[in-house]
Amino acid sequence: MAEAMKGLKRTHRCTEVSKELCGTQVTVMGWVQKRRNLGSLIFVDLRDRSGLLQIIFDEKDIGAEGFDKAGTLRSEYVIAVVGRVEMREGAVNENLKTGEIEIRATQLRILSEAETPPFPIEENSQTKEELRLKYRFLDLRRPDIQRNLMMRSHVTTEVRKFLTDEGFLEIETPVLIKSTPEGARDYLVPSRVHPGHFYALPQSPQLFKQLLMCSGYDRYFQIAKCFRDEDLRADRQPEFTQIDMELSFVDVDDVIDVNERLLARLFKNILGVDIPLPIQRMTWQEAMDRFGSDKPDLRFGMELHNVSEIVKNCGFSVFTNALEAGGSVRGINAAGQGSMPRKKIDALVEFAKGYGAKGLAYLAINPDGSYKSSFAKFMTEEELHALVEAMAGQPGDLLLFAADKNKVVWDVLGALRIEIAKNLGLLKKDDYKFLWVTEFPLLEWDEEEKRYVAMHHPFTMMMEEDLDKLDSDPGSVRAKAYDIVLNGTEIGGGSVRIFQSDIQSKMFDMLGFTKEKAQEQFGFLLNAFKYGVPPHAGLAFGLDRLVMLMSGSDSIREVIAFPKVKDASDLMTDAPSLVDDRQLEELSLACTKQKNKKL
RNA sequence: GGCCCAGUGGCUCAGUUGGUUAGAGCGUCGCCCUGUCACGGCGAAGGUCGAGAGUUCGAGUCUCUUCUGGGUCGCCA
Repeated sequence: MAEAMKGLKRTHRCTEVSKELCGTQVTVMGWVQKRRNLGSLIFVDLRDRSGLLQIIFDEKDIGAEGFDKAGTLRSEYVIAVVGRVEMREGAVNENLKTGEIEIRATQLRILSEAETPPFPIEENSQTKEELRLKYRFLDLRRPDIQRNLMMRSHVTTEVRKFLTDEGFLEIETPVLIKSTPEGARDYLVPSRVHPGHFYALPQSPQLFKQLLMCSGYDRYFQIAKCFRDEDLRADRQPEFTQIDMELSFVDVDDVIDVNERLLARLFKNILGVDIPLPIQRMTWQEAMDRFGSDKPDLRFGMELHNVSEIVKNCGFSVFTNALEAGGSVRGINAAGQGSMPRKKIDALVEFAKGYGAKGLAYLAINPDGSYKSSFAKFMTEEELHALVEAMAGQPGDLLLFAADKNKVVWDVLGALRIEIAKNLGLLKKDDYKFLWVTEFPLLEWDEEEKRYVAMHHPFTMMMEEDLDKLDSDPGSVRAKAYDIVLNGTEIGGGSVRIFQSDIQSKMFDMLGFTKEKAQEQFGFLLNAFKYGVPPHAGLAFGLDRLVMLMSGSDSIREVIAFPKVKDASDLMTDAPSLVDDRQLEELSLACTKQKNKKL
């Protein structure tokens, strides 16, 4: 029977009780983690978000009635205990922060009974995620998730302190906004008052923060919920949180400076890790050439080598055909992996095919210096030697080559290098390697739509020195865009924005917007630009990804209280769900009711 | 939309070339136990093997379909 808390006030969280309090009376409240009943002595581990504390129930102290009550305690009961803090008579538990002490109970109240939970409430849960997410309210009791969410709170607190100190203002922007079909799919919200009209949920506060700059707010930030109706991944949820900011009268270096100091502060104050500043920078071109990725993992080497020149006249048609088609031949050296069994190499070939490669050429250098290769018979000894030399191949190494269009070669080798490093255990979670990737291409050719699309977004400023190439060679124009990368994960990105109306119009032009369409979709921004706009730039961090990496989690679901699963549904609430016909009617939506997905 | 992995008591798993009544550990329940902390001892309950169809004398095991969850490619301005 549940009892009231009346008259009792919690004096400490479990691990706030220390041996300095010995002899004093405390009142603690929490969940029963574990009960050990020895007959006429009962031990209970009491849990709250601070940790565990042992309670001892002895009839001498608590009386017969209280002792009987203690005998009914089960896991996850919520109890209040009044008792004396004592040093333990028995052995010290070195695994507990409170392992030297215990509470000798003089009063017990059962505030709530509990059914046996469907899975153990414990650290490093082995339970299937499906079940954990269905009972997320229980999963959230587990210490590792609690630590993650506490760290997340700590991060946002530090962010607010730091940015406030730096003169930023926290300003909220709307969640019901105008849909802009460029980019990711919008979540749409029907309007009751305007039949057939829809709001969109923001993919980011982009336009509003630019308008705030127009309005003179100078330095803005927001811990902003963002929504994208795209497929999920381990590091992607349909709703996620950005640390979003925008600054006026700044250029690339100013944004980078304040943000790397922010990162250094977060890692110092929260993890005790020193990040040497300034953080390394690399252009997009260099990142692609050296790592085959615009978010290189710098915790290990295995860089790409372009061997197109070496093999351009060789007899291996796979190589030469790729070059004639305008592509390249590049390789990575998996040092020391020359004895990799054929089966594993085949697995790597299959892996490469998943990234669009038609195949993967390999050359293993035997310890005696001889070669074992998938393409040796197509090349002369001299050609092979030259290739190995270009790859800095040593006896015992494994060389892997991809030949295709540049994009495919980069994708394949970039992914392969991570895969091999993963297999070799080269990726240490507490090794933090930051990198700024700069000078992204402004535009990207979209094969399907047969037009250029913005790589970042249509408000990104191009580098001044490339302005004249905008007409002649749009694909080569570099943007004043930058990403911050940590251990191969993009944790943030931003750009200097266009603030001149003529350049913005030109940009819309490039992207295939008619004047009317640009006006219809972004008229308010173009309009604002007419009335005096400061040069401005900004950046947004993915808070979930940042905390995921800081906490050593494998998925952002581990740092989000109530995440969604792969098909964007919520296993606990069963959202999304069907709604009443009446609701649909009110919204002027047709009732195309489908069979309930759960039936 | 494609590819890959997993699904067996509450939880985590084992289950041989298809072959009697599907096992284990933990948990749960009952009794005993004064220094436990992975408490211990004795005993007990608990299973449509994700679902459906097929092959077979016989299916947890083989085939097909499907559901659920995970990873990934496409997608994510």
